[in-house]
Amino acid sequence: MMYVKGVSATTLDEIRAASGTSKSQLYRHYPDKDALVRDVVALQAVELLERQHQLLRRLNSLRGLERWRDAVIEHNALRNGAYGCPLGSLASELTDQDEEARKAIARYFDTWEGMLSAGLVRMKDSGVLRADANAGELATGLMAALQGGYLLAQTVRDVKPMRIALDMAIGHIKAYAVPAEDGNPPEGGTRGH
Amino acid sequence: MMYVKGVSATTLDEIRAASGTSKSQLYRHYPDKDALVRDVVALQAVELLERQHQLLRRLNSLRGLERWRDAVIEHNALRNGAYGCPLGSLASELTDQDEEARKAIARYFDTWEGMLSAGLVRMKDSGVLRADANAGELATGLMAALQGGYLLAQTVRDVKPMRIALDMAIGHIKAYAVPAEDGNPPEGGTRGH
DNA sequence: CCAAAAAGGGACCTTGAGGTCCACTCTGAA
DNA sequence: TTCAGAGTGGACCTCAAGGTCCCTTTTTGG
Repeated sequence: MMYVKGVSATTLDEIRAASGTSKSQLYRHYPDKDALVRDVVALQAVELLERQHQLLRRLNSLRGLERWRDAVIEHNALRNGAYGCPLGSLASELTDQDEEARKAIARYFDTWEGMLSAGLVRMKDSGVLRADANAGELATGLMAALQGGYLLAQTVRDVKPMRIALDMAIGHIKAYAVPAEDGNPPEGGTRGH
Repeated sequence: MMYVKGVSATTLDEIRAASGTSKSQLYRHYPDKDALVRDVVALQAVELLERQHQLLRRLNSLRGLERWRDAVIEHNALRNGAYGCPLGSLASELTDQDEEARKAIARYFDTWEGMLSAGLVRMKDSGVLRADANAGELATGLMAALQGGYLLAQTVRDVKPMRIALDMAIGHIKAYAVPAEDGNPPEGGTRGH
């Protein structure tokens, strides 16, 4: 509900009704609404990161990156882009409101970006990407394109800008691709292993 | 105040105090808070688009694009990325809250993107970019990178991700640059003028 | 089986935010 | 000079949202 309607627009009474519990239960577990919100963010983040981990765990090819893009876009297309990113929309509402929440969200973004970065590193190791490709920066660019795409898609109620943004980011990564050789790419680096 | 603290966190009493007027004045001009909010969005957007227009009006080179990037980044660096984009942060709070506001913001984004796109078209016309460059899509990519960069910078309280994102988008545009010839590039299209 | 403690329900309180209203002031035309 | 009407200030109202409290039910352990 907080993701869909916004945090401040979601009342404790609605939460109580939706969860089928009572006020005393809420306050047994959380000192106040802010604490509950932080836990909601944590839960949302864990679910998101878990899903992303499934998608990115074995990422080590450009095809895999495109499959990831398709999965993310398809997921967002279901709602015509409404609500935006499960983490990003909460981020933008909370960052200038609750410093503790901001730091937590920054960490979640960091681990998410780390998954992308790890995949890109594997692509470097297996010779798909050139050695001079900066995996960290490419991952940041990918994340920014994703988040920007989410926001634009959300306002236009159409996934198209998100697709364009992700294609741009992936195209940028492809610029670091090692040109295709005959046969298989080299099996890892032979030196410095 | 709405941009800094969020719309729902800004009360009419604070607005009244800050503007040095009274409640009756607010309600003389606006039927309710929502209407006032929409006008705030319009004002914010007009100011932003005016500034952007100054920066983008004569854009017709890659150097110009980089100057635009530097200006935007420098402006955001002043606050260490806090508050995000003047339009984007309002967008993400209002889009799933007020359909009328959402449509308005979508239009503002569209005109903004149009300014970028127009600059890219000029770059195509003057031979800086190849004819097969899709100005509209490149502009969308640029906007997404910008907005995503704003969001990431906002959560990390550091402009760095924004810089990386914009560099990525500009790098993507440079991929459509016509390789430098000796002397000046062709002066506009000779046909279809 | 019983008492103590934990879990639970929901009425109630308090605060503050949006919104209303009315008495007063200022301006301008007859 | 006066009176109509717009402009203005700010007290006040209403209601809903966060937060408290107390009584009841369930669980646990001796």
